[in-house]
Amino acid sequence: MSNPSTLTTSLQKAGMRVTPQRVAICELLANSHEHPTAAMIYEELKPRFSSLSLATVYNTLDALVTLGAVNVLGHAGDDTVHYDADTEPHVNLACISCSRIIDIPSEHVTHLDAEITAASGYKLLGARVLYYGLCPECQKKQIEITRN
Amino acid sequence: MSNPSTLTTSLQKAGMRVTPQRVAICELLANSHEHPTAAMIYEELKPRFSSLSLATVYNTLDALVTLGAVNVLGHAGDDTVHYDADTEPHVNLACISCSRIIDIPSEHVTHLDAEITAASGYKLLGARVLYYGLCPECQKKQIEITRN
DNA sequence: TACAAATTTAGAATAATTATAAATAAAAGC
DNA sequence: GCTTTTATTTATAATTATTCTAAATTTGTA
Ligand SMILES: [Mn+2]
Ligand SMILES: [Mn+2]
Ligand SMILES: [Zn+2]
Ligand SMILES: [Zn+2]
Repeated sequence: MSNPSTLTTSLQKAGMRVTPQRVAICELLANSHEHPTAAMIYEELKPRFSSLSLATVYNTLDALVTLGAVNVLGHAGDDTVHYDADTEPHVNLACISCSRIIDIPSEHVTHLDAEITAASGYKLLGARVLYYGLCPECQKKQIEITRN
Repeated sequence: MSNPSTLTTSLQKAGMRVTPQRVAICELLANSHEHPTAAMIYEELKPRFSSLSLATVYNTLDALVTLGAVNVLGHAGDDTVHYDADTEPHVNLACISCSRIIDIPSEHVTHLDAEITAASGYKLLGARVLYYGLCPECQKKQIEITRN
């Protein structure tokens, strides 16, 4: 639920064309809270772009990540990389059982960027603040399985 | 540079045998600051265990991660997963060009665990606090390349 | 020593991601 | 508008990190 035009304009500024496929990918990323994978984006857009290629999805995601407009969160129990178009500092929380990722607001993370830049001299491109564990529902399932 | 026996005892407590291969993997993880990948561990131990299998390395790492004794940081510019045996709260900082990961101490991250647990009801297993960008050396190289 | 369970190993299989080259679309020049 | 150039998309093949499998080995127990 960030701004779609933030993503498309960052592509534009980088000298890339704003094609219908790229716009669709950016909109989906910006309007989603589910931290989607390339495959999820592909499946969601297939109905609208019948000839869409997975390569296009991967290429667009790579471009957005390189530009710092999208963060790469990595795996979440599955073996596929999840992306986050919300680059405002926050904590991501993944359930390694159902592979869902939710957002947790936190005052503490807002300070990290400046702190890290000052301490390291690195040029920061992105943040990956992802805690992982078991969501309440999956905890129940685990207990039920253990009972048998 | 955490305690090797923390890792081996956590395997033991889980009812797993403490084999020479597992001890070696735990020691390497605990004594390293370089956030190694499975392949790096395998290569380092090959001289000592000539018949070591990559599967053993992956299995041991998976066990340690499931037990919460090791954190999975994910990719760092390469396409291989990096691990961190230091589960004390801290910021990891990766250079996506040379794929090295360093540690940054931070008071702020120490609060996150409690905050997240309280806010979510999740059972936390691990933390993945990894910022990524370009280290000072790789920034120089980038500029040199851009000049040509 | 003998037995059972766990582990390691080598190699095959899987599947996410990347590379390639042809087809298409967009921009630029005239 | 037409032609030329350049960027992008697409379909498909290739790559490769990781997982699976089944046989061999080790370990713990008695
Ligand atoms: Mn998020
Ligand atoms: Mn670390
Ligand atoms: Zn869950
Ligand atoms: Zn570097």
